[in-house]
Amino acid sequence: MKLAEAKLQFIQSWGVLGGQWGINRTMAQVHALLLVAGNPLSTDDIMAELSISRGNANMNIRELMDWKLVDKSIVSGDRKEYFTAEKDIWKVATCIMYQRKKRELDPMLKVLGQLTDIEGDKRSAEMKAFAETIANIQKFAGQAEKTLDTVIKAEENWFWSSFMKMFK
Amino acid sequence: MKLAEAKLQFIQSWGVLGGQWGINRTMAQVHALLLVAGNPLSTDDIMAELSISRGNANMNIRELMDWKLVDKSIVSGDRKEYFTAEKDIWKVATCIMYQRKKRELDPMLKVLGQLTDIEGDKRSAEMKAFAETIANIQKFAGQAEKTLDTVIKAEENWFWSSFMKMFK
DNA sequence: ATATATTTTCAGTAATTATTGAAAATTCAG
DNA sequence: CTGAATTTTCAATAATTACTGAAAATATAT
Repeated sequence: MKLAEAKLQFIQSWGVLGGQWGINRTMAQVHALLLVAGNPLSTDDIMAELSISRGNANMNIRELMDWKLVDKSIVSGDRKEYFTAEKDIWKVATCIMYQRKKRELDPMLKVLGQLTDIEGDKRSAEMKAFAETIANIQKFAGQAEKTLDTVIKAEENWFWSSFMKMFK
Repeated sequence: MKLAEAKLQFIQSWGVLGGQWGINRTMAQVHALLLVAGNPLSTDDIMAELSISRGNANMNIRELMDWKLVDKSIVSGDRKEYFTAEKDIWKVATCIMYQRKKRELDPMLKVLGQLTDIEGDKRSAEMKAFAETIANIQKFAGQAEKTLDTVIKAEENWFWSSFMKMFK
């Protein structure tokens, strides 16, 4: 297989996967393109490779930068902006998990926190089902959060750091 | 706060969260509704609570059953079908992770497996960037899969089982 | 068997989300 | 400063995804 063909297939699959996980397909494709690029790419490169408009390219690059998955990269002697992606997939994964937690899970948990004090007979089946489900989710989320923090901080911690090296 | 109001807010938030993670918002709402219901609900109950059509309700209930998140439940003396949701959030989470892996990650990894043999100079920057990224993702996915299997099988294993009880 | 209740399907439509492209804003070299 | 290069914005439009409602299929009681 030719490299160009392989890249295309990778970009395509990464795009599909992104779509399934609630990420704009094009954003995932831009990310994929930068992941497999040997050198920084400009907006024009990205437009050309993915056949997308300037506006679309720009928006998705900005968003990838918000997610800390893509960085600007200066190419001397050129006024254009160039971009690179973080290529350590472990870092990519922890970054995405951390951000999705912050952006999406935390707001949900905040709402749950407001649903704990309900009027009425605490012993009715309806009441119990509700209270138990909410408490359950909160407990689960708390543990998941601890685990995520441990994983994210693993590299700053001598014990986990060495343990994680086996894992990575 | 009244129970009905709290339920509504929960259903709403769960729906938003689902949407952000690539799950049909209505499907997430049906799931939420069943999660906090004190008793099994019929299609008509779900239609009424969420103000959705019969077709929509039916489709989403079927899909939730495909995901093993919802089960039929027989109410004696009634011809209608009734539905309940798995309420142990730990089980819900492992179920979703397992199924998303199977449905979405595995196909991606299958594609990656086909992209390892590329024509051309193995030492070019482009080539190296590509090969390394692919290998990286595969390695990461392999470890993630092992971890997921461990977690899923935890309850069938005496050691993990007792360990997990602290966690749940 | 027939009537009736219930579930499923799916073509048409509505709602949402993504994309374009060109104008406006910004940046930067001379 | 000036003007060309570049980036950003956003209204219009396209593409995708979700929903409805009624007809068809299925199941159940008598």
